[in-house]
Amino acid sequence: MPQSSTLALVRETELAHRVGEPVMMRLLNGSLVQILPPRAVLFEEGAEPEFVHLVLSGRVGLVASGGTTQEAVIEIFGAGSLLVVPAVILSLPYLVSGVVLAESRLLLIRADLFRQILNDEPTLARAVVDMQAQHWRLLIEQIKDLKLRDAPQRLAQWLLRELEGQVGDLIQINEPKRVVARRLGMSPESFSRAIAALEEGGVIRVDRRSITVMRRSALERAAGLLSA
Amino acid sequence: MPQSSTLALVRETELAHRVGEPVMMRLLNGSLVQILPPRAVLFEEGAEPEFVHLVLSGRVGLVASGGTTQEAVIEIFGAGSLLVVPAVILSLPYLVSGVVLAESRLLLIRADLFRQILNDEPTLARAVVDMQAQHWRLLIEQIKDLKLRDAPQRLAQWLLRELEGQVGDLIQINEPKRVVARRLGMSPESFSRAIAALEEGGVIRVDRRSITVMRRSALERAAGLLSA
DNA sequence: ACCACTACTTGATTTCCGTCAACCATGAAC
DNA sequence: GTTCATGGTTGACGGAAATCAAGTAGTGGT
Repeated sequence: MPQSSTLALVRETELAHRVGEPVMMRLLNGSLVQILPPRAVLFEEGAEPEFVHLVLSGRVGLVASGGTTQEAVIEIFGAGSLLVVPAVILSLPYLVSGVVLAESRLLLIRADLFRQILNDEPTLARAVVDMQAQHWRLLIEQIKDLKLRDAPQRLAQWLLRELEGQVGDLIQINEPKRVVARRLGMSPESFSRAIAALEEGGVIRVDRRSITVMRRSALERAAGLLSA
Repeated sequence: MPQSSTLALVRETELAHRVGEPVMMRLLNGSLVQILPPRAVLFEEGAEPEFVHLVLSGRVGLVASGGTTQEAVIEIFGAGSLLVVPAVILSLPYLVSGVVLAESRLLLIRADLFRQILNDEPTLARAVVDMQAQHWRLLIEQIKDLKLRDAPQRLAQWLLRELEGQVGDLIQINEPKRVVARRLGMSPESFSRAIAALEEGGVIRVDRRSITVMRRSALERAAGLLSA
């Protein structure tokens, strides 16, 4: 059974809220907690799934290593995210690797335990449906970006999405820029140039790892949202 | 209540097998059946979701229309597929449009009805989890393709996947090639050239809408799977 | 038969972006 | 301080693929 500090984090997750205390206790029972530094590998592409991973704090990247090219960053998930559920419930090899980006606390739920509770606790199934639905939409948006927007547009789009659910106009870049670049499907150099172009146009103002959006409408135009 | 010919199709679906007769009856009750020709639009990007769509026969494409560029084909789904569940359960606008590619028979399940049954029939939630998990993996594979393989590699990869769960070495192209091209994230011209290159190399043999894979290992090499 | 229409192919050109390389900035180790 | 490492930017170049533009099949209509 985890420490109380971990329990507090667990209770804050969307999953815990949705399934309720008793089911969450079943999930915790027999699970393990890990605290891992950046670059730690949680699971590896092609391996048989052993755990469902619940991110309690920090950030984890889903990464795919392509033959010739560099690594691709599929998506970045923060606290509350439930990872690799599909691989676990279908008992199929992971399609991606999980890499810690910022020091993270993780709850590892054994695959067979997860499958079992999924089958006999309807609230878990119901919660998973909703959480997977949100992830599905993330991926659809990303495919749309990749298929019909060029690199500068993808950057603008990303900035706008980062602003959503934000208070001001300030965006903090949490990961190394090269990681964000790969998440957006471009090289670090292209990312750098696209940022520079927006700054040049007075659309954003950059300072270290933080970006201030000066003219949101211009950003929307750059994202290809406004036809003009 | 649908006709018996439709009922037969319904009973063959993965969904029906998973949820069982009683729940399927609840889903059918108040739902409607449509038979639509190619180019019919089932639902439109940006609209509020009204139905979950179960494909009984035919094929439906998820399509996104980008500002300047052409349309992007996100994915193509055939009989048995359950579409736009995420939009319905989250009550958020569709991210893509649904377009009939080959004459299709569809079961349209009212959104509120679906949400209600999802909440009080655990077997539906459980079935949806599995079906969404399969779709999730499709999208992940596609993002990997887009981010770390070039156009010819994506074609080779796609041919290999079409072969999976197939008997021989023959692949039928069901949609117009331009649709397949957009699904693979390339222009029809690039698709045509990539096909020609494979035929040139003796890897495949093309006749109208059918492709015979002559040397599967060469195809795997072209897909970038074998390092050599 | 002819025409019109669409799907596809092939070729020429241009654009984008990834790679290579050099350079700059920051920070840690000593 | 000097050095080294890491991450980021900037410039030059090349290659992949989109676009533009003709041309070729098929297909259906009359």
